[in-house]
Amino acid sequence: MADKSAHKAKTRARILDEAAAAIRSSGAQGISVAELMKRAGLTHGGFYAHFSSRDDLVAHAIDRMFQDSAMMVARFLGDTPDLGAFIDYYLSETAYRMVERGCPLPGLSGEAGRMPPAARTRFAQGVGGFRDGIERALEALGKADSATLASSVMAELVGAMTLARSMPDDGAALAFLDASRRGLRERIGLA
Amino acid sequence: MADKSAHKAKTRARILDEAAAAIRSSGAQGISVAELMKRAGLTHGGFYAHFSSRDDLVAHAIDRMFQDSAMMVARFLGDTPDLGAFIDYYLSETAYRMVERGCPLPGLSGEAGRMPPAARTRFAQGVGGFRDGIERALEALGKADSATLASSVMAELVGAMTLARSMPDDGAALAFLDASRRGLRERIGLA
DNA sequence: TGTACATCAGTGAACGCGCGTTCACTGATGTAC
DNA sequence: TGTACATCAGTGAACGCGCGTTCACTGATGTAC
Repeated sequence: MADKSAHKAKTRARILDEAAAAIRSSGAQGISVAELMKRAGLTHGGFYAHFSSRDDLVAHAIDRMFQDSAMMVARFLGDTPDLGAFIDYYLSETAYRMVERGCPLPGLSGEAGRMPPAARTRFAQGVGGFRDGIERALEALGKADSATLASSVMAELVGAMTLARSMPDDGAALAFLDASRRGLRERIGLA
Repeated sequence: MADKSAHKAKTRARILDEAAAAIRSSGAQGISVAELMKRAGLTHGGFYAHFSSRDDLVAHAIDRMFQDSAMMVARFLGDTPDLGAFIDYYLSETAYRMVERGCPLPGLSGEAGRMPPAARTRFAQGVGGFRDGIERALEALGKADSATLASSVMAELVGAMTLARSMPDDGAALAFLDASRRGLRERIGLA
């Protein structure tokens, strides 16, 4: 019994991981139940043993993405925050190419407003956590009005990666990321 | 003959306008040919007298959006550029609410990378035009390295509106926009 | 000017297809005695 | 320990539906004489 339910939980986690990856690269509208189950090595009929509907899956997958995202934020902005390193990493070529496993904000913010309510709420929580991490790092640097500055910094980070990924030319995209990397470091006083 | 083809051109323009509005608020994947034709007051079968395929329509609709966008940019950043007014307008509550007629970048940048090639190319041209407008305004202000700064400013403008529109709470969204408005004005020296 | 014909924008039924979801079933695994 | 039974994760065929696209047709409009 214990083995069986542990097995089921592992399968569910595998489906969620695949969904999180697929949604990050194709959008929440861009994945189908059948395709997703195939990626997880299963047939589509079994899907409803794990989730009550496609919308239910999307909401949980958003959660999953922000768990990964929160770990990334914590790694750079945890107990001894290093905002400069965070900015460099967030806007790096590595992050630019890591669409399937990277931060969900650049790919999904634009369609968040059209997501089912449950997914949208979880999305907002994820955005809040991200912003808070930056705010704490700015406080540690002794910045005045760190709440306002954190929003502004977050807007540029997400906007830069979103626009970079929209560009058909990698060179232009990387130059664009570098412009924001330098702009951010300079205005925070990390240049 | 002349009357007939003028009528056809007007109908095509009406379809494109409806498509541009629908795509801005629902995404390029979020509209159907039948629904769009209904919005334009026609039946779906007539669609193929105007466009060769759905992808063809999307590419032309993207074009249309950026024509509107370029007019907005020109209004603020044309012969006598006023970057402060442009920033205030771009991040205003009016712009926040004007999803169907506003700038296509916040809603569509995230999915631009998944668009059909023709649409993606036109998207990139639109992004370039937007960036150039900001760069010219920064040059007029006598800013050094205006090309880099223009990219950075654009990233924050688009990122701020994208994230604001993702938020379920209007108050939080407007506060977020205001944070970037102030952040941008300050770092350009327009405070 | 009046009539007969040609054009073609738009109609609406039909197509094949993939979608989300349902359901009867299978067969491996855990439990009871 | 061995056997008979219960459970249930996963299978795969089937459903109704909306999609993009096609096509034979209509009827208003422009052209020719």
